[in-house]
Amino acid sequence: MRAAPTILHLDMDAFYASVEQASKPSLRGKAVIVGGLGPRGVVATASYEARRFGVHSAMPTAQARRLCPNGAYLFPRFELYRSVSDIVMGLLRELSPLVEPLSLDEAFVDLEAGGGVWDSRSARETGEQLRADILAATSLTGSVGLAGSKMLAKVASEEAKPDGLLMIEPGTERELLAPMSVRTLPGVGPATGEHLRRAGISTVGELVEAGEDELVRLIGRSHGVGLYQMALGLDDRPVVAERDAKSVSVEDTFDVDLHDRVRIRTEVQRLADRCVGRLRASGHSGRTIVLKVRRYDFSTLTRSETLRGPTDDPTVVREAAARLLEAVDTTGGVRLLGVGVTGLADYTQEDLFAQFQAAASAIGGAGGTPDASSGAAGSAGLPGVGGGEGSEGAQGAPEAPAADGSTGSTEGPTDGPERARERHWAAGKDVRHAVYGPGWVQGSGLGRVTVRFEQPGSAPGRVRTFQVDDPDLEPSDPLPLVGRAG
DNA sequence: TCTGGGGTCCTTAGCCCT
DNA sequence: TCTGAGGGCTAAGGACCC
Repeated sequence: MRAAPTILHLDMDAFYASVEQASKPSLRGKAVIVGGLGPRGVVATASYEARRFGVHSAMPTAQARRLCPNGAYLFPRFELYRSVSDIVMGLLRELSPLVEPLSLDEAFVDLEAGGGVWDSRSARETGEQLRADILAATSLTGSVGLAGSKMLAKVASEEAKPDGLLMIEPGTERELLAPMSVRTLPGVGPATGEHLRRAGISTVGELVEAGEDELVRLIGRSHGVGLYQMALGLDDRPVVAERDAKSVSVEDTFDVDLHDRVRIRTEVQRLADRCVGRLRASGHSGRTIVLKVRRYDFSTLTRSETLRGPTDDPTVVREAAARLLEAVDTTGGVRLLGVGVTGLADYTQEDLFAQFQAAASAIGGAGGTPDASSGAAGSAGLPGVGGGEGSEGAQGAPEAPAADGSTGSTEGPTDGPERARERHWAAGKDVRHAVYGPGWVQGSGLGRVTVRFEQPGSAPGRVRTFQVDDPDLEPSDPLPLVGRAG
């Protein structure tokens, strides 16, 4: 715990929904829900207007539609969110070299490491200036928490939401935390919360009263000790700028449970290829292959296999995943499949083999060619692996037109020629019309697509409907939320 | 009502080795 | 030779986070 509140936590308000509202003026002040739109989709973010209807993140989209039937339901556009996030993270890095991003919309900053903050007053000024800078650069609001530790800074930003700043002065934290729910503390989710509740503990104050020994008895050594420290307001975790990834995985939930074993095998192969694509894009290889299967009844099982050395070879990962699948009973149906790789390294067994070859030829002095490793290096040029990466950022949201009921996750790679000719106009997607200019898809179906013509900073625009194959209508990239002039 | 996707960390258990 | 403790590794599952 520091003497001054120099840890800053930034949390952007309803980030995905706010970005959509900023880029689509007609949605400002309206209920906007961003998430999966298929029959098994869940809400990623709901605007504050939608939250008033009881909609919140992680809620099934079907339930959200019942609570808020007039809301705007949009696919996530991760590339756009990432570009806005880059701007925000850039502003944070101007404050300090020690910035720890937690996600696209959240980060810790160690202001002390930046040198410009030494007491409560300078910390508060820095926080307020940051909020103003973010608003100017993105037109979005974020909430700031300031405290002497990460845990308290996060609690503070949560309390400050939306569009606020809260500082917890050192010495006041015990008093502040005492009446709060145990769920406020990081690491206490639904299961631990319920466990504690049954033991008669529902507030942080009661957690302190229970004492460390009792907590260890209730929830185990590691968790119990950590939670007791948090309840006392003690948290000395440093802000860490760089974190190495520990695993890479991809998974798909299917609109309808899969029963056909051949189809299940095919999906696993596809997922393995996608996983390797990600793995390579991140410059890693991995040693343990993990297959995840969620069955019709939502029970989830994982099977894993550890190789002799790390690999980024799609054939190796595909074969391992296929072997793991053979050990899984899928009768009854499968709703989700996933393939992951853990035990990451930044080299492969083939690299080591190549090094060994090079060393051997150097010792032998026979001028062995570096290409001796080409058998292994061939894995770097396999077709169909790296190529899909461009669209990878947007995956996870099956890009399907609202009307035809298909999803990218189940139909994407099997597009026939006739499907390829059909244009996909996903709700929320940016488009440009030769006559009417930039706009976005409000909906599509029955051979028609409805577009609202407006852009960031403009007044709410008008709606027009076109045939889906209108040659004047083209997909386009998102426009910046704030003009570059600023 | 019916529960995403991408991660991290912890616990438990079995096995092998010293 | 048998037994037990303890560590390292692997596998599986669960809780949690955004």
